[in-house]
Amino acid sequence: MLQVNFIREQKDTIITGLKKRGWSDEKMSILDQIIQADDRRKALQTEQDVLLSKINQHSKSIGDLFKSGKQAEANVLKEEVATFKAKAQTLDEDFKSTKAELENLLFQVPNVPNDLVPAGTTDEDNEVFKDLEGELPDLGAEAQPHWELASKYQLIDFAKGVQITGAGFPVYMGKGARLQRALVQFFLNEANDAGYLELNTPFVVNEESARGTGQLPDKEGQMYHAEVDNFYLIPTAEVPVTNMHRDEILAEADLPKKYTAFSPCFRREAGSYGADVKGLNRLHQFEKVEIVQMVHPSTSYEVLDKMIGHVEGLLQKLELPYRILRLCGGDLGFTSALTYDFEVYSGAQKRWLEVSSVSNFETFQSNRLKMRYKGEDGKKHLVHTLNGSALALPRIMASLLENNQTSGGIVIPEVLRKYTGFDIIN
RNA sequence: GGAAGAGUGGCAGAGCUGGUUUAAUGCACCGGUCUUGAAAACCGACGUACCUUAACGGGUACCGGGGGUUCGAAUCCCUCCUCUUCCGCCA
Repeated sequence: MLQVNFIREQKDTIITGLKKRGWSDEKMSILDQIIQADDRRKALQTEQDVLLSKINQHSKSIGDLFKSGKQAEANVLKEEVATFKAKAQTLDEDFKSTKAELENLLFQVPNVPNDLVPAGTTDEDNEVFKDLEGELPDLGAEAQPHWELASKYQLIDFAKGVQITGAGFPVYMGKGARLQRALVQFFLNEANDAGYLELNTPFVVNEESARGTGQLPDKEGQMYHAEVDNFYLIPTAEVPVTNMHRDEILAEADLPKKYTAFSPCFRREAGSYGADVKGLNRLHQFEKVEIVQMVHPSTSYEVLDKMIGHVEGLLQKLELPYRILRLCGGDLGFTSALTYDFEVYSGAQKRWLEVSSVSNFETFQSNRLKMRYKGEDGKKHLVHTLNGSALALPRIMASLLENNQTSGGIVIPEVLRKYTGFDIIN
């Protein structure tokens, strides 16, 4: 959520940024609507405060008058207060509805893209920030896609998952399950070594947390909702981790906060179909190690680079073919100011699969979360938040299985062997 | 799930038979005096959000969340949440 004052002061900057997201001039009028709503809010509050102040003064006088036995005078004031109160009541209703209207408008405005974000409307317009080094792997005509390999070596049973729950909930087994566990261990250890504090959070959150990171209200239908308790299954560990410091004022010396967390992720993925959901390509439940940072605003882009370096290191160690994209305005997430996507090449499917998304949200999340720090100037400022997948498991699995298949079996990358306890799947 | 008790400012802790509470007091933190320096002592400042003001300042709200009673609520009532203790159930 953008700050109203920011909209007031930097409207031109915001308009330039939103144009990159494909916003029409017509749509920009929402910015003026916000300012107008905020003006009304201020006027109503001023009026309301004056009235409440009068009521407070009268109440004090009434108390004094009763003590000195001047009941008649007190009763006159009481009647006057009654009229004030009636007025205050209607003012309060106006005030509340204006505030709700303002918030509703603010929820509709996405984050302002960073200058580096290329213009564009679809994923076709994303900029290849770092291309694959070397040739695309050629696995030959015999190469099998991961779902065939998974079945051949009994690593994943999609049908059993359907029986137990439904499509998109696979059962991993044997070396498939162990490989997945090994990857989680590897990712967490790497994050720990990079200075991230490991957290093990709830996988179910309350409504306030879902709202805090922006899943609500815009992505309501994408989350599984446990209605009896009004809890949401997390779509990513970003939600519980980022909410760690909701409504807090941190000391400047406490920054940066660096967290890593493993979690299952639950996504309804309504509307997905076809090749996108084949095999492990898109699931309703998958596992992921996430990295999250809350940092001083002056350092956030430097930190973003470091996070990119961390994710890149993981892919290099796993010896997977990858490239890095810088998302264009049209493909950029609602809350993000700058996002880099990591894709690994799936040698048998002959397509790129997104395995990580690393973003700087600047103050967009922290404003809604009221996550601040006290600066050396003694004033409070919003922190910048960033997060990234490091990494999401299924597509890494898919890519590993496909790219590492040989006539003798699937070769486990060197770096994982101490975690798996085996070096080949055959 | 049942019963009882409790939730107050960074922490501790009064107030809780409704009206000098603009929330006492202590500790911590910050600034100052003193000191070669530190400690101690003393003095001062010391919550959050919003409105208003050129500024100084003024105002409103907030004592777990929400609602109610009243001229007036930290204080009374309702409700929800959390914690503690006991009982029940249980990995």
